[in-house]
Amino acid sequence: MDHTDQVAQAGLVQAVVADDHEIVLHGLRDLLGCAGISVAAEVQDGLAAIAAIKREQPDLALIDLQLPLANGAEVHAEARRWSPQTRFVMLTGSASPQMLAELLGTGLHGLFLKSGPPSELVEALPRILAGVPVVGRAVAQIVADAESAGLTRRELQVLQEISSGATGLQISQHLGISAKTVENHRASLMRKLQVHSTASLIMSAVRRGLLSPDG
Amino acid sequence: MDHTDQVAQAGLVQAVVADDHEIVLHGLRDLLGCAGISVAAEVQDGLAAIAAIKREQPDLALIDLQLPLANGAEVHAEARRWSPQTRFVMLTGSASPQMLAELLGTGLHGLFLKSGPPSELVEALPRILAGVPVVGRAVAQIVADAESAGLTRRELQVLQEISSGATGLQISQHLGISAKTVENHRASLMRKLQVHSTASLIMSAVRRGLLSPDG
DNA sequence: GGCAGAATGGTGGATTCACCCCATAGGTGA
DNA sequence: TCACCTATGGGGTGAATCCACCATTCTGCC
Repeated sequence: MDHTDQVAQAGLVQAVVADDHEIVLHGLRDLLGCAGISVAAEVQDGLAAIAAIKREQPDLALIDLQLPLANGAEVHAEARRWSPQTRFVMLTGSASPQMLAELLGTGLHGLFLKSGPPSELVEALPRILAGVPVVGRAVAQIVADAESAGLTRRELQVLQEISSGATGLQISQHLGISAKTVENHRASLMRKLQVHSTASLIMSAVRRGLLSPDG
Repeated sequence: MDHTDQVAQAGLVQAVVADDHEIVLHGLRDLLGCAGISVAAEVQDGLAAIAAIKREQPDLALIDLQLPLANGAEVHAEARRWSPQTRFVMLTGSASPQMLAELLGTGLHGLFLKSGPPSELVEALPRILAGVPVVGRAVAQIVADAESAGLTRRELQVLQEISSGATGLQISQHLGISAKTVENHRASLMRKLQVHSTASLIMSAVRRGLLSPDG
């Protein structure tokens, strides 16, 4: 009998919730209440989240990716070392597919978009508490779309650099490669996204969610 | 003694809340509860919102801008004709400054960003119910920023053309002006948005809502 | 082992962009 | 009237881009 079964028997699943928007915090508490989960702590920044998880040793940590002081990924990386039995579920408003793909590789137990239906999270919680990682439908869709474009890691890096306003030469210095290689990656991006100008490249990438308009 | 004073005396301020995300809906109900306002109806699409407001004749309507079937602006325009005493407060996740500016011209009683602190809305509610229009700090900031960018009609046209992938020569043909004039408009855009490359120009414009990613 | 693709690097050339200077005409408001 | 801004047009220069071809190295996969 593992830890999850024990708490299920006790009828008391404890959670720590972290989000910088009070309104979401209240909504999540409500949501967890419906799922029979009590909230041990509500915090509004990353450092407080780490402290709360370390202190409460909760069964579940529901963490917004965009947090002040320390973001959700940092909270996860740090707090899991102090509370290894905690299931970590990340929420995010909008993130790039790179970011989502990276998060999926960090051993999270759940990853959901805030814009998705709350029922998705509620329904997934039992499985998550049982130790089965669950990825939200929208998240899976975004990652799949990005992969369907078929961009490589290097191409996505170059795309990011271009969007920040760097020239081919500057990008080559940042990435430690030849300016010509950057040009080749740029050409690949243009071919794969079927565009013929930098402006169209950026617009297309934003539309496909390959670039996030907000930072 | 006006209508607002009457309901305040009765101690019963009724509200209709419209948002397509359940989680926000619950949060808003909680928030209104704290302000002593009871929720007469919760709806998740624009048409239901119009019907609910027409039926309930509430003192307050709290409406998300992004709603299925009919958006918040349409709900406001239609429902105010059937319930003229209702104070309309619009919430929006993120909108372009143009959109915000337009909304401000439609006679709303309140306009707030969801990302802002909930306390801002709570504190503004008494004034709004008293008939004083209140604009959220973040909204005012965005509109001010956009106006400070100060783009002219022609510059916005050129910006649109650039984002569609047209070259300077092509734009000049579309607009019936010289290629050199297009270059000058482009230079003005760069100067006003404080960028030095096409990629940054597009990203900055999307961030400021001057270009819509879904066009 | 062989093969596809990623990542690297190259030549060369045509086009476009970014930025500097300049000017004229029309409207708007102090 | 005068100052200011918009919109229009231009010259010239150097950097950056777009594109078409090419080659090497390394990795993952059947």
